[in-house]
Amino acid sequence: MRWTLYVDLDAFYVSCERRGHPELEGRPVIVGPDPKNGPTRGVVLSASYEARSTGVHSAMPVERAARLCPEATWIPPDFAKYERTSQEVRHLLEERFGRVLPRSIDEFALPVETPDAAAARALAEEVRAMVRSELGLPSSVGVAASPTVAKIATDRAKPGGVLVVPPEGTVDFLAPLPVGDIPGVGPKTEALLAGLGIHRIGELRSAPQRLRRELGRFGEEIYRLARGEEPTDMGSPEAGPRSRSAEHTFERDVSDPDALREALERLSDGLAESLGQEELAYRTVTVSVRWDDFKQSQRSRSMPSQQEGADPIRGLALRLLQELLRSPAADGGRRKVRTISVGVQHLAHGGARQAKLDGFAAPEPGSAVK
DNA sequence: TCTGGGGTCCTAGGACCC
DNA sequence: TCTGGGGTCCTAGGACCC
Repeated sequence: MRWTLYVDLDAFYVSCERRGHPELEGRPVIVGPDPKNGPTRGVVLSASYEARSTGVHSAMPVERAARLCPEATWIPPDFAKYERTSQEVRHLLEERFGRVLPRSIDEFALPVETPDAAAARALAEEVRAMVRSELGLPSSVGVAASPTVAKIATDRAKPGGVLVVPPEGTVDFLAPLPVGDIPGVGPKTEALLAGLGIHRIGELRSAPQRLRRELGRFGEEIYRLARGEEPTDMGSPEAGPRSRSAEHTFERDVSDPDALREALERLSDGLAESLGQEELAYRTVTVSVRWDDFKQSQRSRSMPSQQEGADPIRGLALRLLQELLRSPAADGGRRKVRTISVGVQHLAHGGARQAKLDGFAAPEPGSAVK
């Protein structure tokens, strides 16, 4: 029988920081910019379960978290450390299980074959024990026939648990859960469904036509999920990254075009640098701004061939920013910018060499097309 | 006192081609 | 001259996830 073990590392960033620091064990710990170091627009990146018990959760503004949990130990984030640790987990799981599908920095789906639910549970317990003893990281594991149901099970197994949903129990397991427990159903979709009188997953089963009309393909998918008809395959892994981006939120909203240009140039250079390290070429550049009312505008432009280095990003990004600032959305320069970002899409590996291997027209850099 | 930074996927209209 | 579909690419925006 085919199963998915869905492994989720508990309070991942906090757990990374606790490794080698036993004094942090059992204490409230928050990873994020400490508001005691000055006013900041930062948010909580990860909170230990001790901190969560006071109401703190990730994405909460840090000022509020500090008031809710004054005794917390604050640790500034170290993303390179978390990325390295995630790779350690991946390699450990690959050694034991072969195929591992990373779903995010702290989640991994393992396709396995076992004769029955009891054997699947034993495997899940083995994973938890192994990740704990080898790497010092706590985790939770959900087990089901399909990856989506396994993920939902994992959320209910947290922290530090295992939950097995056998195929014949899938529909009854899902039915009483709120629709918001479905991955991909956020506040907007939840509100839309509430408007249809649908609050629990089981209620999705009675409304296939309305779901199709209101939510399109996604509506069909959650209808089938509610009926326990989720496909068991996990799609094609390893397609490579689709985009890279860098953004900056100003401490105070700005409208000065020079300040925006300066920030955009800095972001472009940083982005180009990391693309260079990954040996990624790009063909499309996107600039986006989040205005002071949190609404967003963006402009993007594709180039006729793959590009590398900072100059094409800088040049195009500054032009796109110009267009944004002249667009009606900018309100004649009166609307202030909260966040500015630059991104690239249509990525290719190996840079210029790969662009030629692809067989597309690869004109010399600078040759004008269009 | 709101709300970071890095991503993915979907939709929809228009251009353009057959 | 008018009227069609189908397919793909480009661009803008939106929802969602960790």
